[in-house]
Amino acid sequence: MTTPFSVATWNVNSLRARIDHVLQWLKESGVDVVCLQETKMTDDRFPADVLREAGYEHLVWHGQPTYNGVAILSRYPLEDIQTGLPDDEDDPQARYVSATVLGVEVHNVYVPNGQAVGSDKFHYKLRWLERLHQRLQGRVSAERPLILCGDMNIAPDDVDVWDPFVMDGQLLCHPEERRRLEAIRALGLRDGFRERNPFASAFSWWDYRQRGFERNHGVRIDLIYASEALHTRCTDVSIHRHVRSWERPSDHCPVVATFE
DNA sequence: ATGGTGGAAAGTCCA
Repeated sequence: MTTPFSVATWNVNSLRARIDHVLQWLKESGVDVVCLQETKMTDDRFPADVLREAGYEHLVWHGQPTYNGVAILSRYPLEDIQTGLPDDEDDPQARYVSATVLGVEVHNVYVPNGQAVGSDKFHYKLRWLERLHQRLQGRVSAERPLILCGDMNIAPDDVDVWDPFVMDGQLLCHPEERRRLEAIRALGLRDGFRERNPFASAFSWWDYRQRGFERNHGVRIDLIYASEALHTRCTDVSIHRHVRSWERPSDHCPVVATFE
C-alpha cells in the first residue's frame, strides 16, 4: 500500500554556508524528502556528491547565481521533475521545483519576499503567487496526494506573527498577499501544523537583526500544505526550532511533516 | 536610530 514518509521544508540561506548544518540535521532528523530554498548557488556548484553520501541519492536542484535557488533531496526516486514554473522563460529567478516521490506530488517554492508593500518587488510577489496558483489549479484534488511546501514569505494569520499589532498591514502580513495565499490553500490544501496546534504562536523565521531570535520576534512563514488525501495520513508536523540556535544559523529553521 | 545582521561577492543587492 502506501509507504510512511516524512517531508521537510528549510530555507537554508546559502547551501554553501550551511552545508555542515544541513548534513548534521539530515543525520539527526532522518527526514525522507527535504525541500530547500535559498541555495544561492549556480547548478554547477550544487554539492550533489556529499548529499548522496549522506543517503539522499535522488536529487533535483534549480539554481542561479547569488540569489534564490531551490532543491529537493530524497531517499526515494523522483519522477516527473519540473524546474521552474511553466511560464518561467522570461523570469530568471529560480524559485520553483516539483517532483513526484512515493506517488506524492511535491511542489517546493521560494515565494518572493516582496521587499516593501507597494514596491515593484511586492507586485512581482503578488504576480508570482498568481502564477503558482495557475500551476496548481487543476492539480489539487481531494484524491491526489500532493504537498505544497516552502518559504511562503507570508504569515497566514495573526497568530503566526510575534506581534500582530506591530506587523499589521506590513510585509509578510499584508491583506493582498494573504488573500493570494489563501486562494491557493482554498484549492483544497490543509495546513497540518495549524490544524494540530490551533492557537500556537510558533515561528519558523526570526530576523538576524535586533536579536530577533533571542526575543522570539518571529513569524511562521515556512509552511507545509497537504491535499485532503494526504492530510488524512498526516501524523505530525514539527518545527525544528533548536536548529536556529546553532552557531551561525540560517535565519529559518526546518519544518517537518510525517505521513503514515 | 530610514538603523540593525548575515550571505554573496567584491560595491552593493537582497532578505
